[in-house]
Amino acid sequence: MGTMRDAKTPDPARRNERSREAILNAAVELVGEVGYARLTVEAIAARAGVGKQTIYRWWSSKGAVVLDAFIAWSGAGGDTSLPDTGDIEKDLRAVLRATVAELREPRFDLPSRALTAESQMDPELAKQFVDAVLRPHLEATKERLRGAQKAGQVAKGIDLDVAVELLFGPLYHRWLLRTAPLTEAYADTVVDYALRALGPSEPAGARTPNAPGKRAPKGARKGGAA
Amino acid sequence: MGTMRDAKTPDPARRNERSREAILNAAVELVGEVGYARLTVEAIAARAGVGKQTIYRWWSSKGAVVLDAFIAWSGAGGDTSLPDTGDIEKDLRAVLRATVAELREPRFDLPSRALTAESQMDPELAKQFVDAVLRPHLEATKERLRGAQKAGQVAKGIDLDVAVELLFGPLYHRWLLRTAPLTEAYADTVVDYALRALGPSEPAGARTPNAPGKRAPKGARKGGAA
Amino acid sequence: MGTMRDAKTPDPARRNERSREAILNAAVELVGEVGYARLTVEAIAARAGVGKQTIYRWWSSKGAVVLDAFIAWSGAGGDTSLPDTGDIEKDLRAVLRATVAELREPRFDLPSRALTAESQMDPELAKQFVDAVLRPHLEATKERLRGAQKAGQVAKGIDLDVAVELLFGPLYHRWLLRTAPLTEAYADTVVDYALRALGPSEPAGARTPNAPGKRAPKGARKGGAA
Amino acid sequence: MGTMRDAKTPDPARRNERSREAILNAAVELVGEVGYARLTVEAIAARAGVGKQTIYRWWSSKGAVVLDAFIAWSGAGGDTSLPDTGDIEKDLRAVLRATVAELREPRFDLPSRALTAESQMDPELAKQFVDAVLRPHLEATKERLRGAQKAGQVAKGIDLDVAVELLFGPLYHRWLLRTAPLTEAYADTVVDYALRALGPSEPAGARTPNAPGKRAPKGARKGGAA
DNA sequence: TGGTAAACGAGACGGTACGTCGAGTCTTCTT
DNA sequence: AAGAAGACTCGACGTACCGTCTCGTTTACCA
Repeated sequence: MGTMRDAKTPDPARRNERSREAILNAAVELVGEVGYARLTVEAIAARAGVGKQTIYRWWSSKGAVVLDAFIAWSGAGGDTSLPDTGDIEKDLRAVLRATVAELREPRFDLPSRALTAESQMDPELAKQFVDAVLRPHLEATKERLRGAQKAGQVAKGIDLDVAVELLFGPLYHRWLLRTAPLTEAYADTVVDYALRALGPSEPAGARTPNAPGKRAPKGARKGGAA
Repeated sequence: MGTMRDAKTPDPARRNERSREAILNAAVELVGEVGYARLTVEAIAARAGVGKQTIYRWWSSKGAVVLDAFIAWSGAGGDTSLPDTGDIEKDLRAVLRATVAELREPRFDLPSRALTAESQMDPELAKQFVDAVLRPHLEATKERLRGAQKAGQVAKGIDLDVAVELLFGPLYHRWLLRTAPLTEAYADTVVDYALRALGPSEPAGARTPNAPGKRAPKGARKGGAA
Repeated sequence: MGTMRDAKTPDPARRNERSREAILNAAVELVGEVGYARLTVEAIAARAGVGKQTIYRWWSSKGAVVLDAFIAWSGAGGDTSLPDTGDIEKDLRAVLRATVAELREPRFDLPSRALTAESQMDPELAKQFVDAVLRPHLEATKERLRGAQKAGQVAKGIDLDVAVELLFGPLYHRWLLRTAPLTEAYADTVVDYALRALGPSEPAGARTPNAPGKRAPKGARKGGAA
Repeated sequence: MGTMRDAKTPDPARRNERSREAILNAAVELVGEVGYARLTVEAIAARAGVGKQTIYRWWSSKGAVVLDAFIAWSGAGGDTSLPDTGDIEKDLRAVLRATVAELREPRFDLPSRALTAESQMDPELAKQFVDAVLRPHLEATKERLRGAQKAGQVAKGIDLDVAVELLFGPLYHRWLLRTAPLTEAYADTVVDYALRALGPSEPAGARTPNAPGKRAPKGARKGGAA
């Protein structure tokens, strides 16, 4: 009766913060050392100097620990909003370049791949992963695009969810499948192409592909899609 | 010296074709029944009426078996070239719609996800998976785009690798991350947006988004990005 | 330094007594059912309702389990000392007859043979087997012989270790090699012959072999060495 | 009908003698190198440059191969009869000392132990082993004892089978159980004690144990039963 | 401020699957 | 027809981790 909790649910108030941190640190370290597949709960517990039960008490699976560890380590939850310089192309380039930079960083790349992979087999983890890690970035980009739409830099009828996917989809595809290297120039090219699709109609002659101009800087043209 | 093989390598000529087929069939069935994560080599062997060693003799891992099974089952190796009706939009819609249809088919969806996931942890498997399953489709699309480029339907300077990613990247992103449902209308929208990016410049007034016309049929407009 | 144990050694205090007993019982049962050669650790674990690891944690081999099971079952560790009626021949007959009786009992015979055989291949097991099972009996017999020596029933200079072997060696030989059946009469004969070797010198005419008397009762004379 | 052999029985006439020898040699070598327990049919076949089937065609088990190999190697089948110098003690000492020497020779000790052990689990092998290897020696000894009996060196009523066991049993016991080292002095002691049991009665005073004389030489007295 | 209940470290437990080994059988090709 | 070679099915091996379950031992609240 009353506020009696389920007997099995642990009391977060009594949780040992020290253990929590040790577990998360151990998880991050071990993913880096042996990869996700060879990572074991037992090894995390041993490295953290913690009983296995303490892990199972607070997390439901190896994936959940790694997700938390990744979130804690990557400082997720901070401000994900894009800069708004008034120039949508410039701002998108900044965000796609930053994304490429992250994906090239092993500390980021490895757990991200692992979590993406694990998400294919664990819908609950997938939801948490997308909501905690990816959605904020996608939403921030969408928000910036909405601003551009109001400013007339993006056509009115555009579906902004698809617009976001037009930007991140190609990166994601190339990253996961390793079909070609991820470079900043590639990020620029994707922004360039995407904005052609999203932008409003233009005066005749203004949209000649490859015409010199800020939309198609040399770097993007040349090495863009190596 | 000469053609001497490693003493440990089994001789493919003496391979039992019956066992090979039974293993592949068992693998396909079991992935469908219990999913990839709960799939075990032991279960495959049991179902196939085969010794475990026979699996380990010819495949290096569970993933390798599933890949082979998937290739055999999906009839990969067939003709992957796109139709060429002369209308690039129509042809791309056909291929993206077909892709969406496949991804919605559990028999295709499940092993594809599993192999994509497993590829993140096994570079060798990744290579084989991409080369055997994905590359042919991407290359075929690229080839069709090259034709369109010659026909003036796609701008001259476009990087066709990026173009292909502009088409498949969004689908792939949505499929793997399950951020929104994959529909035919979505496929149409992606084709529509992508072609705006890839197409040659047009006379003023001709490129108003959402203007009625084959590029933006009602279906695509409405449900495109649910 | 000090009492620190090897990190890998399990803590006997935390051992599950129930599991230990179940394993030992299963081992005894199974040796009886399928014999030692066809006995498997897996079967013991299954029969005992126990994980294989629990067996490997506490025993080093199949042989070690069977030895423990045999010791537990045969109630080894009890009092092995011989009766001392003052008549050495009577006492030795009792013990050799009892030995023959045991060796004819399948529950005793089978594991004994198995452990003897296994001991030939595993010196550590051999040591434990001899110390735990055989030595007590040999020592007890030796002790009784020492008493007889003091009482003048056994000659002074006799090496009692050899004396013991003179008694048990023939039984053991016949038992292991199955060259002839093991009978009580045989046991009596062996005692008779051995005591002739061990006894003090006697008055002339007193030691005619086959002379009627307690040393050579009819039974022993006739079927003794069939 | 008629003389048609069972289809499965191979024709000894067509047997490849070269292979037979190679197998036997390989078996002897390998028992010496890795011991019987770790000896495998596969290894024998590989070492002999022979197909496994060729082994299974002609022998029923690993033990059977080793038995044949041992017989061939030890030159069994030769003359096993004892010398007859007229002095039974001298002759028995020679044979027991020779036995001790053999048992101390690893080439003899290892396969003998293995075959004895294996015999506990394989009655068919046991029979062959005893008949081919042991029986001849035991019979030869028995024969010599029969001679001694006729010569009055052994009492009339003695059961010669038991007599033989009185001689070899102690050696066998000590050898298999490794309760004490096997030495020549020990062999002498056993002969000494056994002959006291077997010999005819003697004039009073003649049989004082430890009395100086050929029956109890210093060596035997001292180290006999270390 | 001492009692008590929770979380904790440790690690044994019943299990499942691993990847390997060898047994004995079954081709297939060679001598 | 027997043999060399070796792939096959089968069963067990001993190991690694899983997730659960005791064990004492802190630790933090509250009586």
